[in-house]
Amino acid sequence: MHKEHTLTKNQQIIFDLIDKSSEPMKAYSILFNVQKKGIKAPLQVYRALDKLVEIGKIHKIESRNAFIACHNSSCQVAKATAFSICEICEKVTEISSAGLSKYLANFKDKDGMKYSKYNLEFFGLCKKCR
Amino acid sequence: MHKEHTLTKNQQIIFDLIDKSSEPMKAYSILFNVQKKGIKAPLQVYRALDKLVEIGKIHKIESRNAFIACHNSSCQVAKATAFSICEICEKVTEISSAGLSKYLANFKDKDGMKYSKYNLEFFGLCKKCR
DNA sequence: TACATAGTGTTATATTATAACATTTTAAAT
DNA sequence: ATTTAAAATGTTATAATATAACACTATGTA
Ligand SMILES: [Zn+2]
Ligand SMILES: [Zn+2]
Ligand SMILES: [Zn+2]
Ligand SMILES: [Zn+2]
Repeated sequence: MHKEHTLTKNQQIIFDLIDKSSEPMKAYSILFNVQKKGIKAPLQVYRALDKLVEIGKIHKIESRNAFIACHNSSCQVAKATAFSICEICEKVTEISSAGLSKYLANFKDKDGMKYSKYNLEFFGLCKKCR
Repeated sequence: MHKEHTLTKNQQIIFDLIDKSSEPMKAYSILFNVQKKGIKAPLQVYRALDKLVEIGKIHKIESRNAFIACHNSSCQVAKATAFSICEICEKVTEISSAGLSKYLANFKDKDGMKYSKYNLEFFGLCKKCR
């Protein structure tokens, strides 16, 4: 469950844009889209993105340098994320699987070490592209 | 098991450097280190990196934009990778766990879709940093 | 030899992200 | 209400990461 945060103006503008988007958005594409709302510089975008990631409202797709809104209420605030990525159309979907998150949260490496924070990206072809 | 490839001169120089390194290396750090061997431009580095990733000799740590040599002989040529990353000292270790790779290779999403290719990055504190 | 494929060298440029600093807003705490 | 600390903003400049385009060379193979 997401802790409720009151977003600031810039954060809200940028979150709304990402949330409405059907696909992950890149920082400079976000910048282009919010310039008419007065956000003019990359740093303004990156600062809002950093905060939104920190509080779990969005996630960064590391292999794509892009950002997607979280629609997974069981997401532990940006700490444990999993996505499927279509290698043809680049559609990205957040995976919400209790089994998967439980398996990964309980996974121990050779030294018996557990990791509560992880990011998993699966690659394949989506339904349409198969 | 890695298919054997004969590396070209640039590929070999860059692989040797990454392989000797105790930590993931970034592209421009690689460039700096191989300039005395005649590799002068970013593109020469990126082309070698692309190929080395493709054939599974190295992996890219996506969250760090850095490259590490593969020391996991069961790695299916760059397709299925898992790492632990220390958030303090940035030590990165490739995870070699039959159980984990089996679980992930067999994971099915809501649509019953399987993904043979994935990248997983665990974050936490290494032994030293705890 | 002819041909296709992969690799190289080079210059220029695109894309992604942060440093530094001054100022303003916000939300407590007194 | 005033003080104060933390967070956010605005701005300019720059750093770091990655690719486009083009001419050329090496390699394998039919
Ligand atoms: Zn989420
Ligand atoms: Zn697709
Ligand atoms: Zn490997
Ligand atoms: Zn460490």
